[in-house]
Amino acid sequence: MQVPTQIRSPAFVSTRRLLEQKLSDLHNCTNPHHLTQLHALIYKHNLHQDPFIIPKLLTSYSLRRNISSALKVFHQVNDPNVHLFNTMIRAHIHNNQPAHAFDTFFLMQDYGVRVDNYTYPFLLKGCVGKNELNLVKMIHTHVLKHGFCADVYVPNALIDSYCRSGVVGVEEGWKVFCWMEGKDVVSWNTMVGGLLKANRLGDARQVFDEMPERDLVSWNTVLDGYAKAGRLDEAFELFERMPERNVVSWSTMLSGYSKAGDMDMARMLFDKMPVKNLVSWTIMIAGYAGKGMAKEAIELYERMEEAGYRPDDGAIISILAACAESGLLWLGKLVHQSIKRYKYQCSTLVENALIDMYAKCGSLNKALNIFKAMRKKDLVSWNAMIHGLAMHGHGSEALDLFSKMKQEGFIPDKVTFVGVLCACTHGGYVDEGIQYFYTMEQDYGVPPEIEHYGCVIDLLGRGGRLQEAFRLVRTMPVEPNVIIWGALLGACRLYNAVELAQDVLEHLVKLEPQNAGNYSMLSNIYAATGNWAGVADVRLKMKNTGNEKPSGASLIELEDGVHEFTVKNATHPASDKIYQMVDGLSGHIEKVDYWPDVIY
DNA sequence: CTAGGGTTAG
Repeated sequence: MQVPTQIRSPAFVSTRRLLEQKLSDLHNCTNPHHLTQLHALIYKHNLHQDPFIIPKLLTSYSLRRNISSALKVFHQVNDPNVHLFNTMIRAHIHNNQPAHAFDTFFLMQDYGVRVDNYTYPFLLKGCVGKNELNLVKMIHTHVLKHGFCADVYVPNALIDSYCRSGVVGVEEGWKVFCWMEGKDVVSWNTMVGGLLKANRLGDARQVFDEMPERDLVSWNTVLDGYAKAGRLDEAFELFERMPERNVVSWSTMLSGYSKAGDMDMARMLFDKMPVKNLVSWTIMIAGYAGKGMAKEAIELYERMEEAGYRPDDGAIISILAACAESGLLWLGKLVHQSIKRYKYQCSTLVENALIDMYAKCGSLNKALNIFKAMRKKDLVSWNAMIHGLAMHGHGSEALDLFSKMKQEGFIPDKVTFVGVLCACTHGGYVDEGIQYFYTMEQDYGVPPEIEHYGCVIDLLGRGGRLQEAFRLVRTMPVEPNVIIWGALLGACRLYNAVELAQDVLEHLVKLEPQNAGNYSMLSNIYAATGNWAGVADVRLKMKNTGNEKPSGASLIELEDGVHEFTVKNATHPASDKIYQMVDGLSGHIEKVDYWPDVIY
C-alpha cells in the first residue's frame, strides 16, 4: 500500500490523526450513523487505501457486527498487507465464522503475503475449538514450515490450542512446552491452565510449584482449577495465601461457591470484595437465578442496573441460561426488557438464549416470535426451537420445523436428533422415531450416541414397548447410564411392570449409591411383592450409606416469587386454602375417571 | 498468547 507523496502535507497528517482518533472513539459508540459519516470522510480525504486507517475502519464495522461492510472495506484495498489480512481474519472470528477466517488465511497465501507472528495466534484462538486436534496439528506444521517457533507468542498459542482440543491434545501441548525455548510466564500459565482443563489437578499443581516466577494470573489459574473441581476448602486456602488478589480472584471464588450451591458463602464474599465488576455481578445473579432464588436474583439484577452496569452478551446469556434452568420467567423477561431498552442489535447467541429461556419457562409463543423474527438463525436456533416445541408436546410442529430447517440448507447435528427423537416421543410417533434413530447415521452422518439411545428407549418405553426397550439396552454398544435406567424406570411405572422395575432399580442403586430415592422405591417394590428380606437389605444399605430420602418438591413462580411445595408440608401461609383447592381438584379429576399414578 | 460469567442435549 503506497501513500501518494503529494498528499503527505502537514494538513493531511493532522486530518489523518484526527480520523484515526475518531475511529478509536467510535468503538464505544452505538449510533451506526456516525461510522457511515466517518467512512465518507475517509473517502473524501482519499484515505481509502491508507494502511493505518483502513484496518481501524474494518474493525469498527466488525465490532458493530456489520461484516458485509467490513468485507467491502477489505476488498476495495488494492494491495492488502499482512496487518489488513490479520484484521480481516479477526473480524471473521468475531462474526463467528471461523471457516471464513481460514479462507482468508489461505487467500493471503495466494496473494503471496507472508504470515506474521500475529496471524497464528488469531487463527488458533478463534478457529480451534473442542476436538479439533487435527486442525491444530495442521497449523503447527505450517508454523514449523515457516519458522515462527522462535516467537514466544506462536508456541504459547499452540500450547493453548492443543490443550483446548481435548485430553490427547494436552500431551501435544506438553511437548511444545517442553521443547520451546525462552518460555515466559504466559507459557507456564497456559500449561498449568491446560492441565487443569484436562482435570489433571495434581500435574497442574506440580508445574505451578516449579514455575520460576508467578504473577497474579498464575495464582488465579490454579485457584480456578480447585474451585471448578469443587475443592473449595483448598481454593480458599490458596485464596488467603496468595500475595495479592484482584477482582478475578474474588470472582473465581464466587463462581466456585455458587456452583457448589453455597450461595450464602458466595454472597458473603460478594459483599466483602473491594472492587466489583460486571462479571462478579453476573456470577451472583446467575447463581441465584439457577437455584430459583427469584427474590435475591431480581434484587441484585436491579441493583446492578442502578449501579450503571449494562449487561453484555456474556452477562445476558449466563443469566438467561440460569433462568431457563429453574424456570425463572420473571427475571428472564426483565433481562429481555433491558435488551430492548438498549436498542442494540441482538447477537444470534443472545437470541438463542432468549428462545431457550422462553421455551423452558413455558412461554412457547414468545420463543416462536423471537425465532421467526431472527435474521441470522444458526443451527443452535433451530435446535433450541425444535426442542422447545417437542418439550411442550407439539411433536408434529417440531418435525415440521425439522423439515423446514433442512429445506433452508442446515445440516442437522447430534443435538438436532435429540430434539427430533424427543418430538417423536412427546407426539406419540413411536415408529417414526425408531425410523429416525436407525437412519440418522446413514442419512445424515450422525452416529447415535448415548443421548439418542436414551431418547429412543424413552420412546419405546412410553409407547408401551417395554420388551424392545430392554432388549435395546442389552444390545446397545454403550454402557447404560443413569438416564437410560431412569427412562426404563419411567416406563415401568407407566405400565406397572413391577418385576422389570425391580431389575432397573437394582442397577440404579449400584450406579448411584448416593441417591436415596432409588433405595426407597426399591424397598417399596420389595414390600409390595412380599420380599421382606429384600426390604431389610435395602434399609440396611440406606443406613450404611447414610442416606435419607429428601422429599421431592414442586416449584411455582407467582408474582411475588417462587413458592415451594413438598408432600404434607403445611408451612405455606396459604396452606389451608391450597389443600382445599387440592381436595376440590381431586374430586373433579376422579369424576372424569382419571386415577393418578401412585403405585410406588 | 495466559486468569473469573457464555446459547442448543434425556
